[in-house]
Amino acid sequence: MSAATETAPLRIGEVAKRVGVTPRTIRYYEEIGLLPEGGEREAGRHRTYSEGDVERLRDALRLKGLLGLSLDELKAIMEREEAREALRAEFTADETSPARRREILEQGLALVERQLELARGRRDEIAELEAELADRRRSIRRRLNEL
Amino acid sequence: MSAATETAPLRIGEVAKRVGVTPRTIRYYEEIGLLPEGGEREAGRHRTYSEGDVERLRDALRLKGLLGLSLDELKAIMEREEAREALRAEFTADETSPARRREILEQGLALVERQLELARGRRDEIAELEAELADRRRSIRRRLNEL
DNA sequence: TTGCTCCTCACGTCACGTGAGGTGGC
DNA sequence: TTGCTCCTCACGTCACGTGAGGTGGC
Repeated sequence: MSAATETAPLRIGEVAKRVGVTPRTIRYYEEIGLLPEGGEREAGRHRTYSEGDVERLRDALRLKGLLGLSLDELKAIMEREEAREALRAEFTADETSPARRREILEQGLALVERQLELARGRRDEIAELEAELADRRRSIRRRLNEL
Repeated sequence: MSAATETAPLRIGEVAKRVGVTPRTIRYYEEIGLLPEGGEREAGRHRTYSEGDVERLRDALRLKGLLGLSLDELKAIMEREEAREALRAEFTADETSPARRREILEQGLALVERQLELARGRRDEIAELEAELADRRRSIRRRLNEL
């Protein structure tokens, strides 16, 4: 991605291992447009990935797994993240006005807040499940003590 | 189930609506043995369910959704829950010895504790995700203030 | 009797898994 | 050159969705 963090390119198997899926999953995500095609790759040639790609994929898989998102929902979030990434370049450009900078930051803020809402909702549901399970446990323990 | 809580039997569409799935899902669960077949039903006849069935299904779907279980994993848990249900009958029988009662309760305790472990693990993961999102939010807010 | 819901196939879909047969790079 | 990983089809599977055509019960 950025020239400063340039590292050796990774192959699909290594990426898959690092994020905990199979190569097939990564190819499928590319197929449905969830992951970019990496641009210039002649037919039959190996796909290559950066460390940044690994991190983005890991984050995406975590959102999917923890929040129970479909690939379509995940795709929507990823697209907004990518748009935000593009805006970062504009943000750092010298000629960008403070008003525009504020706008960019506020869009990023809205994105993060939507994700936070989803995470909180999920955590609340799990906390409720946990409370009910804890109740069951207490009830069983009480009956054990009464024996 | 128990004669004391006997209520009007429900049809599959009503059950589906109450637990938030389609009738097809319920039929599929029956097909793969996740739900009991209800016993005596002549070919082409309507399936019927009790309020207890609804509650058990709702609990199962919640475990599946919140903990991210496959139907195979869910089936394993359901089977243990059913076994526990059977033991409840033995538990309340007068001739059951205290030692046996203790055994039954301890099995129930183990089951609940396994589920609690799963729930806690999930909640920890979500809490971590939330913390990272909160960090991102704080960073964006700081930059907004610096404008 | 009229609607509405139910029934059983059975094919479609989503998100991959799993080979089959072949090519690429340390 | 030898392995190992990669490639592209392409069919299989899991967990249902979605009709098609027909029967059941308030």
